[in-house]
Amino acid sequence: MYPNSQSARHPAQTLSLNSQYLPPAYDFSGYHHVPALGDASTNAWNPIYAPREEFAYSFQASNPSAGQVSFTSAELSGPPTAAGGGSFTPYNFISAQDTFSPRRKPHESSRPTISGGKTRTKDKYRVVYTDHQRLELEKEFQYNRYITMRRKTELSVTLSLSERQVKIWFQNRRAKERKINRKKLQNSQQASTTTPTPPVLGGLADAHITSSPSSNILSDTISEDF
DNA sequence: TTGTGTTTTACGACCTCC
DNA sequence: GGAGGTCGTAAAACACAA
Repeated sequence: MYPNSQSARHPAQTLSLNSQYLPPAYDFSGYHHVPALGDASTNAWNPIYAPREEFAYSFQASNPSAGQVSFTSAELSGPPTAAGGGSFTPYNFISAQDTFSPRRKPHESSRPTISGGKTRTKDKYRVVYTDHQRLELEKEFQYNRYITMRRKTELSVTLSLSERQVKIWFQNRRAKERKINRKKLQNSQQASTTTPTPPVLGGLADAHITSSPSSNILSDTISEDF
């Protein structure tokens, strides 16, 4: 929708966060990934996205030759042990092709009807994305919280998803991030109220947190890991 | 095994922007 | 008016304790 630039509407983008943003150690905690078997070495990072190698940050391909990519997780590692943010526990996420058989498989049986009067346009209520699909989406998310139309089209093709699915995945992903940030903020506020520390909130970029809905994007994005 | 809590897709309602 | 944003929610998929 923004053929010229993606910055038309989102402050997070107008502030050039993409170039400054250091991705938080992103978790795949929900994926419950079972180590891939076999050909992980051949699919480390999907070479389709050559430009991704120009990321301002890295995904810490800890062992690219082995097809392992190390994501770090603030969530998995628990609360930071120090004000400096603590050490993250690396999470070895092994990328996979579609042949990879994750623990969580898309169910085969269709559930065409939804109870409660709700209507679903799909034959299935929802599908489960493969680890490969999620990995690539996550990579793109780390690169840019807001996907461009072009990238959306590219991803939809390469991941065999519809553009709508890609769009909604990003919406859900941002929602997840906001949720995490709220949790972090709550924790930090609780900690600040229970300890005799000065009212100045440290750790998270609380200064960026405002009650304005229009600033959520900005605050969420910035406060993620500062 | 089962109950429960969490995460992941998907959608509708509503809003903003062009 | 259309596209895409957030927010809230439904329900499947999943993890895990009892």
